[in-house]
Amino acid sequence: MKQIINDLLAQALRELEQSSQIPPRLGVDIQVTPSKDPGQGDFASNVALVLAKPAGMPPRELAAAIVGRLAACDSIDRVEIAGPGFINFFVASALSQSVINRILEQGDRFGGSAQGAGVKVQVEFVSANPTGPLHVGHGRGAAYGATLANLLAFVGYEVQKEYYVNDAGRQMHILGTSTWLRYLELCGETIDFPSNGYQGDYVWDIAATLHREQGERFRKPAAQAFADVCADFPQGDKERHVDDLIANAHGLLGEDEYRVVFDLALDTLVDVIRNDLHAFGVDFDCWFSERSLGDEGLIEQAITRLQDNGYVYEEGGALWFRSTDFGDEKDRVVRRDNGQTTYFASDIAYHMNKFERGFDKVINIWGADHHGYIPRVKASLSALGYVADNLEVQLVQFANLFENGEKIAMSTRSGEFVTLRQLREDVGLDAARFFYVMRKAEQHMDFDLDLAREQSSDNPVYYLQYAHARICSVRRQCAEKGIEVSTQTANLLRLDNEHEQALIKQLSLFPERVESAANRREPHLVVNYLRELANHFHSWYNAHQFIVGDTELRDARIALAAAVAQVLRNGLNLMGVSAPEKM
RNA sequence: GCGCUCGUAGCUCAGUUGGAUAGAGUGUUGGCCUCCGAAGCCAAAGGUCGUGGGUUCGACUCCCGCCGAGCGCGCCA
Repeated sequence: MKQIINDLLAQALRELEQSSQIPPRLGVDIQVTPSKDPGQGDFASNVALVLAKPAGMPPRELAAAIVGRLAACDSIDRVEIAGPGFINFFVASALSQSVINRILEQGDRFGGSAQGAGVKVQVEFVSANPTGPLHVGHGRGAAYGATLANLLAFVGYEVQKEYYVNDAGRQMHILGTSTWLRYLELCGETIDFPSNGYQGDYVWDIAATLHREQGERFRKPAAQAFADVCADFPQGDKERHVDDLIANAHGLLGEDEYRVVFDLALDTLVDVIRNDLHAFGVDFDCWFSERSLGDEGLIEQAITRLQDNGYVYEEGGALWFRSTDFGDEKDRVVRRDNGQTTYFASDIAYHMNKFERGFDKVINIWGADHHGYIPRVKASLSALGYVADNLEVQLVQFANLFENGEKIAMSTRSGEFVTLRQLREDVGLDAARFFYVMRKAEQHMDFDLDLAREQSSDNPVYYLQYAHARICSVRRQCAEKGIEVSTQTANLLRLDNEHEQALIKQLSLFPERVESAANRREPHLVVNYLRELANHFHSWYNAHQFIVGDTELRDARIALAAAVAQVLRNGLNLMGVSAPEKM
């Protein structure tokens, strides 16, 4: 429809140019937008305002000239000039009502498109360190990423969802050593647990599994484990304290034995995370191991490639990547003077690998605290010869958690946090998923746990679900009363009151709103849309009876309601929220 | 100090990329079930869009300064 109006306007402008009423080649994008006020028609264009100055005519006069040249069209009932010079278009009702049949025919495909056909996109999200269960802070990225992936798939992209498992770093060694120390305690050793170790109960669970399955195979005297270890906080340095403990664990157990403990902790937590996410309605296509990058020589390969391209130099015994050549604020170390490659080097290799796997577009969803990291990763891609813009980083702001009116800090280390699982069990999957994607991802968000728990019935998700349930209820009523409903005999032209007009228009907007949400990576636009749709529906429901004696009208209204239900389902489905038939 | 993300109704947030009288939810105050589900509807009240300039037919939106909030600036991951 937009396109039709656009063409009409373009044609009128060409005619004006030819008759020299306006100067040639003003070359402006014609904008056609849906109107918000029904009094302003269905669509409006501001061409006359934009062209007024270059054409040297007052906007309203120009608008009149354009309207005078508009070709007749069955789709348009009438055209009006309003305000400072807007041109408002009123769409013929027969045409707008045809959307109902289109929705009922297309079913769960309505709103989708083939915009992204043939384009491979990877969405990487969550990727939390497997050092503990996911907490509510991870929920936002999980819900956002999953919804974005659904949206992209819906508009035709070939989407792969990936979780990057940080299984190689120091944090993991702290976890492995924490597990081993708890295990020693279970063996009967007396231990002063490091303040910087992982103190959550889940570490006890893993240690217990180890003890149950392996007996005392890994037992060493506590005195040896703590031999020559730097003092812990507050007397000493808590960071060195754990590092020394890690070194002792390695030395006492030997590499192979240490690995058994380490891998048990790792595998257990990855399983926990995978299960938590699955229960949250989020499933990944690929779990990519950081450790595999080194094992398969990809890190060395990436560094060599940077070297070959001339972006690497040595200084102070370390190897540096000249990221400042690509706008980064300083150069970055890729190999330390002790010979170890940095986390950044792994990330370079990881991103290189993503593009080697053939993705046209790579979307990373990161917590806002990682924003400073973007320039160097993009720099590395440019240096490797890729198009840096094909990597897109979407930042998700933290949710501030409030409980009892106070902001609560969460720490995986101390074990003090609310898990994603607890949240879901408290408020339910639908409310939790909806809550997270309700707001724009870059917006700082306050998450009131008490409100979420105790007044979860206030969650706006129920407003949408209720609309759906009401429609299903009407259909049940018809069945109980033995009323046959047929969309074939419906006369959609009877849907002529203002509520119905508004509702039909809202339905017709769904595909473009979905596309816009996908292209802008803003799932909350779908939420806003669905709320508007539900609002129009509830107003209509309160103002009119559906089950009336006039079969032509009854069938038309029920067809419209069925179309609303279909769009609600399609929208909720994108967010991983159910559309119940009863509540 | 530099950089990123922000600042809109009492509270939580939208605002279709520069358009018409800045909108929802929640809270407050009224009204609506003899009727398909009141988890709903209708109405009222509530605003210097942080602030001061600039750009233009037109600014919540774009540019600059200032104030305030969160985050980031390591041979950590």
